[in-house]
Amino acid sequence: MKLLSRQEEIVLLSIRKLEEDASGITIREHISKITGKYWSIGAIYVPLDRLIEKGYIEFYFKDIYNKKGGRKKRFYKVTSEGQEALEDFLKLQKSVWVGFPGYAAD
Amino acid sequence: MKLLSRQEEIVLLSIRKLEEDASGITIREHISKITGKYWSIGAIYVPLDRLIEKGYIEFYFKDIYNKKGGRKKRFYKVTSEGQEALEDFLKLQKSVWVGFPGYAAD
DNA sequence: AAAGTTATTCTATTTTATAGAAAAACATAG
DNA sequence: CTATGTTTTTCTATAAAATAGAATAACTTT
Repeated sequence: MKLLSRQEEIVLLSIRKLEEDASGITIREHISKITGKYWSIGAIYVPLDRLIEKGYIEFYFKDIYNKKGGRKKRFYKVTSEGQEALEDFLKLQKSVWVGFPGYAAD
Repeated sequence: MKLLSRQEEIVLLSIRKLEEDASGITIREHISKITGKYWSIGAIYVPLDRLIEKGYIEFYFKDIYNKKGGRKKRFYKVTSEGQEALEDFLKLQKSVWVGFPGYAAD
């Protein structure tokens, strides 16, 4: 069974949750929000690059740019390989966490 | 919120699950079993040492030794700090995984 | 005391995480 | 159309964690 690193897990799931709005910036904001801590730029983009290399995510551009100028924003989405990796990983998670009070997954 | 590394998470939960039988050897066997892959000796003992340093686990010896000779076996248990770390971590896990099909935790 | 057995410690290497400066890419003012 | 400001990403460096297995320690039995 292939296991995801911590950041791969968090970033993958954040992209999934953000849906059409998953860009480097929003991913970073989202992760900061749910973890309640500061995340550097590199702490987001380095795992993003690795996830692309692994084929778990890909990016695309939108026609509607931001109005104030600035570099074109990348939007990320989870590939079918990435989705499969998450599903596989969830199985492992369940076998690791089963029996822990408050963890309810069947 | 403090987050656990992948190995810290897996090792902590393995110790918890193995209860009175959690030694370096059995932890390694257990992790191999649930992950279905090979784990080196170092892949177990290095995180174990780190968890001790962090105060998340501690070890003790048993009066009944193994009969065939060999070094005294350490038995590990999760401390209250370790338990708390797991509980905190579960909260994060939930906020990260909520909405993913098959992940049911409330 | 020597030999055999079992478990842990230690050291080295690879991979992942983290940080933020630098660079790129775009819009608009002059 | 060049300069300037803005936004986002790339790049590079360092720290931390993961992984591997040889070496060592600690114990039993011959």
